[in-house]
Amino acid sequence: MPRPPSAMRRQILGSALRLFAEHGFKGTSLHDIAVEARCSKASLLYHFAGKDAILTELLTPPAESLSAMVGELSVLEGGRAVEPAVTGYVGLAMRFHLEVKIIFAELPDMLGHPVLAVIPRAVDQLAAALAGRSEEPGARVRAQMVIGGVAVTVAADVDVEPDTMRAELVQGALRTLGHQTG
Amino acid sequence: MPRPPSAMRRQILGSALRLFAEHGFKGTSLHDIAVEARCSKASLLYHFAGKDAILTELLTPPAESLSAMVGELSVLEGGRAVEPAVTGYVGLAMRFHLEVKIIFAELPDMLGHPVLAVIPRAVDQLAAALAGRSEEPGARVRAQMVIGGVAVTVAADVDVEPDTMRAELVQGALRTLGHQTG
DNA sequence: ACCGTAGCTGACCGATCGGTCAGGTCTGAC
DNA sequence: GTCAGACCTGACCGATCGGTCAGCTACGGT
Repeated sequence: MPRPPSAMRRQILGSALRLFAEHGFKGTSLHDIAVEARCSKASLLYHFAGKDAILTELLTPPAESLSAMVGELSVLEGGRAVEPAVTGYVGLAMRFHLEVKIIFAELPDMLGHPVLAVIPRAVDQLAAALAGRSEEPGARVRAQMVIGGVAVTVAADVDVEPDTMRAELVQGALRTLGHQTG
Repeated sequence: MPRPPSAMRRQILGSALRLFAEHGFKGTSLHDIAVEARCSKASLLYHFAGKDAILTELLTPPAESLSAMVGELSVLEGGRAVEPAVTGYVGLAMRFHLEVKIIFAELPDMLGHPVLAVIPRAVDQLAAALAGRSEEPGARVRAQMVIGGVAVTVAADVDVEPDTMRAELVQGALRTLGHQTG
């Protein structure tokens, strides 16, 4: 649906991503974005149907990547899905760390947006994979701990080398789950 | 500083806590709180100096509890602080789970409030205790994972018995940290 | 009976929000 | 030269925000 990208359009998206991640969606006004992107507020609304449309376009790539990943996970049987789920989720979270920050800060009531509505369902499926498809309460709690722990750690500005961060996140998550590395 | 409590005052605080946790601070208007508390918007501002004052009064108890806890932790030497830090943090997070939700969703830029400004510093000290006072990057990442994982799990509405939840959070956190239970 | 005051309210205010609109500017095709 | 359309803007709009204010009611002390 998006038009062929222009320079201004890309600049608006970049400014909005930074501001949404720093101050939240509701905490960022169209005026703020316009100032950061060095254009007028009216120009924003020439390129995008509205504030929601900007958010939707920003969160569509991570949402689709997440959905695709849980799709691949779904063909794996119980325990075999745990390690790919961990490495896949850590990778996505690091790649889209600013988007993760937006999602975890503002998701509570911004369902209703069609694109964002799929995120909670995908996260549920991810949690199921992390729990090794177990319904046991402890497994579900541990899976939730991994999802939250990775997201918060990636969103925080911890001053650590990306490679170190990724390795520690994966190992920490596997230990949290009590998963024996084969 | 607060006046002697009245029934209306307590009802306003309860309504605000629920609404802030569900829709966020910026996502909740004084009108919303007034409707939920069955009073007028002007009555809110008779009991409280402003919207910020309501938030401050809600978050003061958890902030003070957290500061007190990290104070007690500070007298313990390195490794001995880890287990008390975990059990203490899990206990606080479960007791103030709605406040935790508010803090993690809206803290980014609401520093400036004097009461809230102490929270990030206390969290940093908590992270240091969880990391066993180690400066090693991996230890810091793991500590951050525990802080985020516990907070997000407690804030999510996972349908699990509180006792199970607490035990799993403590065990999961200790496993994440790679801490050998003695 | 009188009064002070705590509790509460409807009406109103300026600021800011997201969004609209008519019109200006620039550029490439013909 | 001129026309079409993409790009951009200042001015403006209604709605909603947090907050103010004058005044009403109810009640305990004297």
